[in-house]
Amino acid sequence: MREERRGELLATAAEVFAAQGYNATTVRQIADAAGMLAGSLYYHFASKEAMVDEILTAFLDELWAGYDAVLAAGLGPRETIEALVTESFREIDRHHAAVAIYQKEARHLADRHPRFGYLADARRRFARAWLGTLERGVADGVFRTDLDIRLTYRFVRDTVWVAASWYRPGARHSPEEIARQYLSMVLDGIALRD
Amino acid sequence: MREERRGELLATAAEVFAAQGYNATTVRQIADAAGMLAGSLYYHFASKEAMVDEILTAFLDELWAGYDAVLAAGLGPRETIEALVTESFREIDRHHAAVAIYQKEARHLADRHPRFGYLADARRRFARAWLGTLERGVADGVFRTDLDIRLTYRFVRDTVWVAASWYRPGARHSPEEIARQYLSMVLDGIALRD
Amino acid sequence: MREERRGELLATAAEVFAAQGYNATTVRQIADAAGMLAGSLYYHFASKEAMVDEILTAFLDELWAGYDAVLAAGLGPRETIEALVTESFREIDRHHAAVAIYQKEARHLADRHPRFGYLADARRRFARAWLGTLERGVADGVFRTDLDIRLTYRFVRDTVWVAASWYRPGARHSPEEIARQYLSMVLDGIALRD
Amino acid sequence: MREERRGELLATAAEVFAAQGYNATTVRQIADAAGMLAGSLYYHFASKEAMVDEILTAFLDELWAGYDAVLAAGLGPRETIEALVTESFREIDRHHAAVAIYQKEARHLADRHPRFGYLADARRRFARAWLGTLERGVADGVFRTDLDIRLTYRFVRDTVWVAASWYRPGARHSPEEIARQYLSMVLDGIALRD
DNA sequence: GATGAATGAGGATTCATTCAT
DNA sequence: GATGAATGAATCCTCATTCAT
Repeated sequence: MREERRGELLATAAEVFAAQGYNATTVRQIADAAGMLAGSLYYHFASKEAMVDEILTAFLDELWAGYDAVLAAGLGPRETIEALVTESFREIDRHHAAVAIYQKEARHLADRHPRFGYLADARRRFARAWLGTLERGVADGVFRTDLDIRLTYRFVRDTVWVAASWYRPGARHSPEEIARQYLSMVLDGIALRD
Repeated sequence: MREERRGELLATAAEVFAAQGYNATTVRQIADAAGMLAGSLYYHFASKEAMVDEILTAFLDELWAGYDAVLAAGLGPRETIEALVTESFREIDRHHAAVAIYQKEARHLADRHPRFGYLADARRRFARAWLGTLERGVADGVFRTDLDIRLTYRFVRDTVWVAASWYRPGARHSPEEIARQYLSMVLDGIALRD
Repeated sequence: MREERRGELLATAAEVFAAQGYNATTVRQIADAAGMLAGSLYYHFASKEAMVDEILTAFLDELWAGYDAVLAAGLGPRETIEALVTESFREIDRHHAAVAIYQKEARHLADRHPRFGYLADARRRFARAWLGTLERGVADGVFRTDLDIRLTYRFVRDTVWVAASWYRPGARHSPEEIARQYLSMVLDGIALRD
Repeated sequence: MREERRGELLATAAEVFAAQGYNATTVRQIADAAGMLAGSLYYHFASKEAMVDEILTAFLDELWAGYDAVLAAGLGPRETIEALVTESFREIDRHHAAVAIYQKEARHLADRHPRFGYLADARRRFARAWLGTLERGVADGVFRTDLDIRLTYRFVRDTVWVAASWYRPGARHSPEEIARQYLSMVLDGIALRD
């Protein structure tokens, strides 16, 4: 069916984009990886840009579905952070190529074409979700009060998402296990308590 | 003097590379930013590749000078980590463009041309410095023993370097202050102790 | 019936060719206008070229049938010109798309492929019909003698055919009425004064 | 000098566009005719579109300079028509390629890109200049009253401009001589008989 | 008769690089 | 040291055409 083929092609394209970077990837490389000629891709997609667009949109849609479920669950701040981190690692597991692309190219794409305006929106929505939870946690006395909250936000956010650059699905640890260890480090630190 | 001009041009180039990505930056954009024509750059540099090369080499040379001094100082594991992190934020402050380029392009460049083999070396040398210290700390009972050490390494490493993507010199916090807060989070976590 | 479908498709194609130009028209645009997919057209026609070919051939065949009848009628030069002009406007009315295509593309197509040699033939045959009649009129003292006859020929010819570029069937004036007015302008100019 | 080279290249491009049509002309053909490689043209011009744009703009600017001088001269309707026609043939003589391009491509270009909006403007301005003069002539009793004035307008306009499709500079007749004969044909047709 | 998917030959455009002046 | 002009390879994309189903 049409949709299946598109999906396969997008998965292939995402892999190549993630490995080489969007700009450095040629349409021909994608086509080679898909076993067709470069021109043939244009039967399925309007442009190279349309391909990343679809890849990123699909990923963000799924991500927000997960995040929204967490945020709507009425958990405490610490539990919310735990759930968001776990959900994030699950997304990295399922969409690792899309996540890597998002990490490397989002800024560049966003200020290159209005079509990618939703990437800037996503950035803002992220900030609201994480920052809001952190602030709530500080107010509730669950998180430390002596830290710059924006620094903390960036620390937590980047720490999680950067993992997409080295994580490969099927690796030693499951996403849940990685999430558990990351959370342990972020929440309690790596220094041994006395 | 000849050397000064080169230095200015490299600083300009680094800024543009960092802002737009190496591939997406055209030689003409660099020339524009430097107030000359594209062809004129070739009086100073052999190629676009030679420019990134010099930028990254200069940065890494300085970085290793700092790291080596720390590693040779005979500090304990925790103090070594603290010193490496502080040194890293100082480099981000002084060479933020070069650091950003290194973060975004190192893998890609290393794959692409043997000339950039030293980037892969640097990666390995990093791993040795950080991982070694962490292992020493675990052995000494300074760091937790219940964590996957490679995960911890990546966590600490990424946590620091990713900052280059948003850090701008002259910002609210000094590099030392940022280092202090990061270390506090990494070592002790963000959760409030009871 | 097979022939009817072909005819409809050709009419559609002619409309699109006339509106956008032969080169600028894609097979897909024709197919869209006909409510089918691009590939499906190839069941009916061998190629895009074959389509224009058939469109132009059909038009020219009909045109020559009309012209030949006029030329065989043994009219005087003035009456022959009147009849040719009237016949021409009738063709513009019935085949306005084909006429527009002929006007815009004939030279280009004739240069490009021997298959369109008949377009150059048509040009020569036109010249013979009109020029011959004009020369006869000059000799008979019906038309002015002080004009360059080739210039006159082009004037009359262009004057008529260029109308295809703006004429739309079903407009205010019937083709006969337009012919009458055009003839009035043209003839009272080139006709010898008393 | 820079401007001279551009001018030469534009003249070359205009010739090729006129001969083959804008769409059917490849950038390589222009480059071949100019004795350079296709890519080299882009040092001088931003795009193929920019080339036609400049060609048409230069032509129209000159044309309107001539027309405006005529229209401002305060001549009677008949003399105005004579002057406009003569001016037009002079433009055809000097810019025959640009005129041919304008004739064949104006409509197509105008509704393809807003950049060519000035072509539609030109069309309207033409209509005002010619139609206005004709109406004045009808009112003054200089031109016939029994003709559809819009038909007359198209007749005069097309009759003149279509000449660009066959006129080659340096031909048997000077532009002034052609204008004289055309006017003789046209005027003695539409002028009121005594 | 028609569809969906692909082919493959261009075509416009970009850009690092060269080099005479 | 810098400029202007050009090169040529690579890139994205278009489109007529084919063909199995």
